[in-house]
Amino acid sequence: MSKSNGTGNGRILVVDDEPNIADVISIALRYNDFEVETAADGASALQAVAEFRPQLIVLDVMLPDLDGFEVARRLRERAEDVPILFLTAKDTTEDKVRGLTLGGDDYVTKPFSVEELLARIATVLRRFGRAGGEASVLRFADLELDDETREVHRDGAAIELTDTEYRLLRYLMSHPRRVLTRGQILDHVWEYDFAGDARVLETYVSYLRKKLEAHGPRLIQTVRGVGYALRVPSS
Amino acid sequence: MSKSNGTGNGRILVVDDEPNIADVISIALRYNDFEVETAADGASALQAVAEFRPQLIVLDVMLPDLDGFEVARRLRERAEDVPILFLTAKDTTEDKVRGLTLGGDDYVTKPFSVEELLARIATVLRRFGRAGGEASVLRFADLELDDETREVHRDGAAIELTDTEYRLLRYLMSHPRRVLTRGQILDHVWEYDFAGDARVLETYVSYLRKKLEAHGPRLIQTVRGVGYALRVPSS
DNA sequence: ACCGCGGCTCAGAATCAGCTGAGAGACCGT
DNA sequence: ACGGTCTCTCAGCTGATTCTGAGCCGCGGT
Repeated sequence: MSKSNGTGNGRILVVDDEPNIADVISIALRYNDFEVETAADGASALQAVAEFRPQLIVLDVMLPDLDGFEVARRLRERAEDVPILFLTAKDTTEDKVRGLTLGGDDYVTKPFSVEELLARIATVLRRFGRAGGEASVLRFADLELDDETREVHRDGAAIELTDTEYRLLRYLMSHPRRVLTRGQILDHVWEYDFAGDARVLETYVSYLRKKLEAHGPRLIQTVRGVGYALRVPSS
Repeated sequence: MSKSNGTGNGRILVVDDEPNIADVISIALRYNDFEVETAADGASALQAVAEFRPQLIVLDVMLPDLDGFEVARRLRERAEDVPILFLTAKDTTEDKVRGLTLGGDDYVTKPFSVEELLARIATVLRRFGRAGGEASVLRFADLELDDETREVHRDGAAIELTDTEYRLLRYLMSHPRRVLTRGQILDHVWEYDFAGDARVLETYVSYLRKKLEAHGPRLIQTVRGVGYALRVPSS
């Protein structure tokens, strides 16, 4: 999941005309062992698909030349069946977005959180049986989190989580035992433009603990002055 | 980590306009076998990156010309993906700094302790798989300290340490057998502007000993009139 | 063996980080 | 529009951590 040795997890093309966003995404993806290329408009996206042959495209629907849907249409015309994860503004009309999920494609609304993006990418890749589509279940101790069904179990018992709780737990579970700083957690679990009070994190840790500890000992350990870590209590 | 044999550990560019700070950092880094260059403002930093090709940049966000974030932005624009460790004042609003940990970049707030800085540098380099990114585990006798999980074990047993205890032990373990003077220890483990009673050190040595000696013989030896050393008791 | 300095340890004060409950406001589906 | 759910803010509380101080101990030199 994190060892970087050349070839990596798969090739992903990121298409967005806002450099900041394209950066955030490529950095996060590279860090997760994908090979990444970027394009800033529809025309170069089409060209990059031909040359780079990505296994997935992250495609902003809002581009300076062609819009994302048009890019997708032209790809399909050429019988390119590479899956697409669309990035849409929150106010994109529903009917434009609907239909995307029919083809196995999917979409994420801006602003998104990195965890959400990664989870969606994994889902799409899995659906298409491509490289990078690893097993959908994360496990730690007696905890189990299934990305496909979004179900969480502890010690056999189902646990209902809200969206944010789920993303937080998923991030922790994808880095078991490692101490994650508040900054890292906020960056990955909250939307990339979140600028509020960093103390939300504590609130959500508290929520998660309450739900998880109904079925066993504390697994989310606080590391004072640093952050949190998933650990089986040593004593 | 400390043997000096010419080539060194990697190249680091230190950018800070306060000469004292830049000095403290460069000296510490050189002592740890890094090749170091310094720059005092954003413009010369950008130039130094091009010429010196550092593997990491320690970058104060408060610079006389461009601020650190701007320097970073321009580097990314040029597709320079050298990792950056930002130095920020304590009152820098969190949200300006966040987003950094996405790219594997990180930040340390002033005033920091040298040990903390070194630990962060090691983490970032490890994350980028560059030279200097050694294993995250320090070992001495039956002691084991893992920087990534922040776990300390002696003879298999987990040991809970507070922040200061951890930094102190880490410093001792990164210079095994060597006698470290009180001055050196205070300079490395406490924040560089620490002005309190130097006897805190004794208190913390005492705390550490108590925790470590629950699982084996004394490893932190007193060298009267000088300081302390990590040694396996000869007798 | 004794003395004095340096070091050790303990107890307590002050500070600080993190936990949690309550509640406002946004958002969703009906 | 309504009720429920979710997210985020706020503030008081609690317990941990850091540092100080004082008294005791013991090493090492004479």
